[in-house]
Amino acid sequence: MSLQNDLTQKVIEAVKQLYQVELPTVEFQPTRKDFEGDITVVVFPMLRQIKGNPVQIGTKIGEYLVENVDEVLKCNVVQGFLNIVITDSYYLNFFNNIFEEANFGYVKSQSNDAVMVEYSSPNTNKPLHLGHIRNNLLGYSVAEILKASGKKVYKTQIINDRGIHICKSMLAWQRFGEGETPESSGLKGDHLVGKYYVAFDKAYKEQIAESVESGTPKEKAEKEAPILLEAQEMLRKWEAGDDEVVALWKKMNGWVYDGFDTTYKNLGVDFDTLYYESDTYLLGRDVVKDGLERGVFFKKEDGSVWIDLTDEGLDEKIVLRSDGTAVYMTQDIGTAIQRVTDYPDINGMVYTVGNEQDYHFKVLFLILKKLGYSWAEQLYHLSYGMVDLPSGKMKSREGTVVDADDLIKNMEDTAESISQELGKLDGYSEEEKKELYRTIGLGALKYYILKVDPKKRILFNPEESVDFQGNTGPFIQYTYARIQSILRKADFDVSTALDMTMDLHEKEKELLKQIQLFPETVQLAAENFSPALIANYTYDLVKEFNSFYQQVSILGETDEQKRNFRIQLSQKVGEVIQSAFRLLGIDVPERM
RNA sequence: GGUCGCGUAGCUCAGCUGGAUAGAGCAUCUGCCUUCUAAGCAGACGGUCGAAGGUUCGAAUCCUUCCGCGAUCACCA
Repeated sequence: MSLQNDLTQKVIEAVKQLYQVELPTVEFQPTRKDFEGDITVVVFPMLRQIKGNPVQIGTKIGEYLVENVDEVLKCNVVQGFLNIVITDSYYLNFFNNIFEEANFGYVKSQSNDAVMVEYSSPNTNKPLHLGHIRNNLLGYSVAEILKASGKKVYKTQIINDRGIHICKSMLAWQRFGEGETPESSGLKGDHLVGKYYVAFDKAYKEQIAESVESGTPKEKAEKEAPILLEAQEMLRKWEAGDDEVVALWKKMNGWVYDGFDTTYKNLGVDFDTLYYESDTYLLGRDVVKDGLERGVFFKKEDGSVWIDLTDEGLDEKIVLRSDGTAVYMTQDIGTAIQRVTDYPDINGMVYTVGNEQDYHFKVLFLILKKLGYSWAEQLYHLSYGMVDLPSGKMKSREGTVVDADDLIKNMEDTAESISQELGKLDGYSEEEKKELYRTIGLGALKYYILKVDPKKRILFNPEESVDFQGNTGPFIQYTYARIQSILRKADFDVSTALDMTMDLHEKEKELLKQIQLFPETVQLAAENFSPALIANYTYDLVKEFNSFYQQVSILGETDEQKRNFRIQLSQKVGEVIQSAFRLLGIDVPERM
């Protein structure tokens, strides 16, 4: 039982004895640094039930606690705040209990329900960019956090491999490519395909300009550019299963997948299962037809099918075209149902998709609820803000994107130059160094993105790039490396039993308090789908450790009991850093 | 125009299920490396928490209105 629960009971007991009043709850908060104490009871809310002076009430409760609760050493009251000092032995006991625990803070999977987390979900006509990085990091991290909180998780993505956009790349490649392949060009497959997507756009714009020149209205020129018509024709052929088109489509998509795999590997994200839009785009129509019979949807005169959400404050939304074909929404309905069919233990899904689709997901979830699926109550749109550049929005067609591969490379290079400047890597092989630069560079990038609230827009300035000092990934990694250095040097037996009567240094106590918060932080992060909570927690822990490291000697401590305890404490802090960073998908280095 | 989100120090962000004098980092300035890694520590400077009302013993936090920024409101995905 946690200390807070324990104290809650005791405070309720105290008030009952002293005032004959049964409190429903007790409000706690951590004691502010400028006052003496470890945990604080806020007395004010009690005034609704107990009449009197808050200072007096607080004092009396405090006296009761000191007398009746072993863990309470002493109390003081400031205004309406009852500050409680907890005994050192309580913290030592806590540490003793968790020291051997392997995955402290993680909860072993206990429920049969699974959650499917979707993220990435790119188009196959261009390489991944910074926006995808945010998406991938968020989705991956939330999946890891959910796992750590005791849920079973399937990671997935839906690959948008179909549609006019891929036909554009295909057409441009046919037209201008002269048989170029990733092998012949040395280009990563996704970049090669992206190159032709841009080439298409260029040709398309030229044709429009030409035709406008000769007097065609702009709108007409845009619709009737020959190259666009050809792309549309190609899509029709694809849908009809034309052998040649399908073969080309398979070839070029294959290039893209190889490229994506490399990027995912570099980013350190993975998937348990994949869905392809070419397989799912026909799904959902039967569900809509069924829902139409049950009156969930209605049909308009032209044959199109809609849902009326005006009661929910939304509009009418189309779910089936008049020609009976599926729209985006239809697909998503079908895909969701398909997933539950494929993985019957799913009871909940998380969709990691940008906030420009807030409305879409609101509608999707409502439709699924109206269709009566029990799991529809457990759907969450992990919505995040766009990543913008100082020059404005990223547009891949115009080449104003921060390419994912370039950015990762960039971060590694920065890590390399900083490391070389500091020159602490004597004895590391070239390979080890390279690995380390990767760890640090990626750590900086991932932390930079994950520490901010997903809802907020990120303005990314490539010129200023990402910090390596202060509240950053490398700062935390550095602390971890320092701890490992201590552990390497402590080559004697530190496994002596803890002396429970030891006096704790203030910094040791603060560290223990911070460690104690880890499990609840993981739970909170899972409930809120928020990697930022993990990042901020880790930062606080690390700051606390560095302060401790600076003020007290660890290996130099002459009292063997204390020295060993400090080494064990450092080890545990290292473990928690590693566990926390694993939830963010960030590696920790042994040296740096 | 309707709907949703955001607005906290010069910059980047915490805090937002109401609690004590609003916290960090960067930048600027001051100290600390013959002692466990200075990617560090200690400190200084810096705030009408977008504005105005309201609820409350108490509001950055909840409610209302307004302002600014963004997104969205397709038989596109």
